[in-house]
Amino acid sequence: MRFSRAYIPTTKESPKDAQLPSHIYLSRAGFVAQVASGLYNFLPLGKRVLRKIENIINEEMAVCGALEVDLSFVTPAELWQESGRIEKFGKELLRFRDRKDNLFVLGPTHEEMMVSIVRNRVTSYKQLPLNVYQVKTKFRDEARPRFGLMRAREFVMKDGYSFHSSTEDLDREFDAMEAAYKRILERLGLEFRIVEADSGAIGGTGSKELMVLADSGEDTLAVCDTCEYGANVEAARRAPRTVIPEAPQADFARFKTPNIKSIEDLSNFFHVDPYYTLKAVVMRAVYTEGSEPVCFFIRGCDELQEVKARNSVGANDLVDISEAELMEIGLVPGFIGPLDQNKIRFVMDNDTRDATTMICGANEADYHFVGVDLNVMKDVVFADLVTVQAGDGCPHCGGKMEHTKGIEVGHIFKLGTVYSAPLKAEYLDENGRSQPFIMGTYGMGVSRLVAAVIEQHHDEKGCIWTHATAPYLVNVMVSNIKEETHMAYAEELYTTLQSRGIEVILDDRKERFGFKMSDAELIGFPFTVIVGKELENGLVQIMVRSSGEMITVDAANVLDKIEELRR
RNA sequence: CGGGGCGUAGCUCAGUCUGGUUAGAGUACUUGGUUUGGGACCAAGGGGCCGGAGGUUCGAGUCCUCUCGCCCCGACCA
Repeated sequence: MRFSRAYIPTTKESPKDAQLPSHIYLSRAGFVAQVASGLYNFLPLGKRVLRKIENIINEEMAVCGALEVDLSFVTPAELWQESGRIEKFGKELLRFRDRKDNLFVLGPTHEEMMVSIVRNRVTSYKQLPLNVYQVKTKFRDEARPRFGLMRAREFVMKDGYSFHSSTEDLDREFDAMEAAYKRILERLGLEFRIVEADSGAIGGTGSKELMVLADSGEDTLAVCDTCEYGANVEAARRAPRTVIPEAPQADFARFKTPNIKSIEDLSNFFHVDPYYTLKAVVMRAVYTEGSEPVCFFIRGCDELQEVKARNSVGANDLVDISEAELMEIGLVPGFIGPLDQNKIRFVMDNDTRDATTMICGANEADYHFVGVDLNVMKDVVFADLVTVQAGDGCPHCGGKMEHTKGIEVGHIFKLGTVYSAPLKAEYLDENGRSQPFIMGTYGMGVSRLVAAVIEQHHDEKGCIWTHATAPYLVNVMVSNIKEETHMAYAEELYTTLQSRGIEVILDDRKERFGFKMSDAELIGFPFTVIVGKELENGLVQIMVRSSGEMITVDAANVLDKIEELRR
């Protein structure tokens, strides 16, 4: 491609709406342009990157024997009513009616459609397993789209679905998909972690997220500094404590603690490590029908993890509760404890099991109990409720956990029969009995990956594309196109590179050196060959975008050098 | 959906508080000239329903009401 004939509208200034590096540079460098909130046009460069990622996905899916399909973007609402997700998705499902007044939705994901193309067609265990996928536009009418391509309403996603006749076979496929996804991200040149995730309301037995590591990531991850273990902080586990603070000496007693409400005050008041205090967090648990206040007890040194807390009571949501509501129930904020009270449903964190010499609220203003042995309580519900913190022990290897930020670019799930059962997607097993498909689902955010590459690879000058994602690997830049020998050399190099199958753009624009260099850096081609005044000495330079290095090479050896650098 | 902010040239913004000829700058664009290794310089141009509707006023980019759009924080995000 000749730059003079390309459409690459770069700008010196960033759009005022852009905040994230990926949004700023992808806009400034002319890869994408915003249309409306959460809607983007992909310009020629952006489209090239998108297709490159798509191609790599297709290649790796082919290796796994997954079959590509293309399902209708507009889907009949009946399918969604059948699965019950039309209510669940709520306003995120964009609905509309056709001329005959039939209700349709724009597909936000395609479980229903995919099940519908398989059911009644795949009818025997002999036809299983089956793995079908598509790379397709999705639409979710997000309440608040943001961060450019990272959370757009319309986006491109690879969504795959596998169908099995046994959980063992699902496990095999799940592992194969995990390996394939890993290869895809490696080929894209991204630094990532595969982490355990919360399965959420959708259930299922296994769920892993693929996280591209970047400071701007929306998800917080707890990862081990030694082994491979990592998890979304919503689902992260930790090893039992090995370092236990010295226990306070106290017999059981009711102790006056005037206006001592916070864990910090309590810890200071008694000169006791917060480990030996009991923190009470009361929230209103909202269920499909009705709601109730629930109290979660955790050690004072820990933090409540809301997703875990929500799962522990099977609630759809947890919302804050006011002090007034607490008083109504008969609880005194700041002095809530688990002993001698049946005013509220409560759940205790696993780490409080068998806890002794604890300090907890006495359910009376200005009083706490000290020297509490929690074993005195009967029929207590325990669950994992706490947030894994930096420095906690890894549950697998004893390494230290640390926090990092990640961009979720993939999510793989063992669905089981969550969809196949209600949608009556069944096959006949060896015994001639009807069974629902055992399913897995594998998603990957293709347009989000475009942004993720830049979030992880940019500097103050612009984009730094990895070799596999670059719109063109090499930019041949002619410093001054009026120099005929320079142009002639560049033209020849351009042709040669093309014939070698290297994607190349020739910057033949009638612009000055500095202008073109800035563009090259902003757009982020991995290599820019600078054809300029050094050519008189038989030399050209190669600017390596990732390092900023300027390599002077013999004009006759550019090809070899490029081949060497790209490896 | 709650809270906050912003809509003026393709883009980034001034002007709005305190109403008053023909609405500005930078950049981008067109033409000519000079330049040519880090976003050049000179000159001449084109480009605006001041987001939209209604109102107040002799007069509205500016004040009032309504509305639409976009961004940020939060809620939300199978």
